Amino acid sequence: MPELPEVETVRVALEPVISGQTIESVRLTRENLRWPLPEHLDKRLLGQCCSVPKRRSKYILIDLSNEETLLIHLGMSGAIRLYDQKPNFAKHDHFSVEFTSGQWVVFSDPRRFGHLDLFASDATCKHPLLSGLGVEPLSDEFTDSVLASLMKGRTTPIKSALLDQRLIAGLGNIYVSEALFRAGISPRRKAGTIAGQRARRLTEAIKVVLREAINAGGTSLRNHIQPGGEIGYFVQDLRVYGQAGQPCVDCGQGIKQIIQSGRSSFYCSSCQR
DNA sequence: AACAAGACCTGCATGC
DNA sequence: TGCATGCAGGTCTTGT
Repeated sequence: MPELPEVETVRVALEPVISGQTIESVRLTRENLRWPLPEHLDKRLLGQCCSVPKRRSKYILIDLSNEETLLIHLGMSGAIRLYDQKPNFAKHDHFSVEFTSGQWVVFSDPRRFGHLDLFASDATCKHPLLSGLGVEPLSDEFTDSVLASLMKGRTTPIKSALLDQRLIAGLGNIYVSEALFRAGISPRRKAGTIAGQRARRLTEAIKVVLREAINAGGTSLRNHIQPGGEIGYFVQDLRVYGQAGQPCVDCGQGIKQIIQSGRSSFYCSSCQR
């Protein structure tokens, strides 16, 4: 499911529910998701007070009162749902937390590509899943000159480079296609040719697409719903993703679908060069 | 070093 | 209706 806007939507929804709240009970129905879960995860969370949830790339980070940090990654199919009382649990509700307020936070993930981890808070920046991540695309550090220098010399297609989390952290398959369309850049273009005006257009397009998607509550295709049950309305604003064969909104020519690095890319070969 | 492919999983749409 | 196939929002690991 989730790229940066969907994860940010989840973080925002969690904030009022868990910030300053104490964990009353934990329901854990598996010992592993993508990888084995931390030992005694459930017991270690009991009685902990949660701080304001943070986001790094597609990871949600929650600092706890015992100086440990809970990391949540939603993988492809993960979702978080909120309830005002104990819910009826479904098949893939692997991890649920009850707060002393009576509210429940439920993590479900049919494909189990997601992950949970718990580690000392002061080791967060050294965590193997976090330490190699690239620049946050919505931060002030992400500028056109930074983008150009990240791409310089790379022969891989720009589509593949934008998906590389070591370069820019948080983009996924939907928003890469959407940003490249808005920037008028072909997903097949060599990454190393992104500089100057193209870098300016692409940097701006990435920021605009991500911000618009966050404001719309993300994109709902299959699994993603906002934690309160609402869908993400950015699905209505997709201009190329999933639109193969449909007319381009700018020129009317059919949107093309190609496979790059094993993943679908959608683009208009007339508007994107 | 850089890049592509394979692997991990389940669910769903499609076609026979 | 049942079954096989292919595809899906991610990313670590392996192979070229």
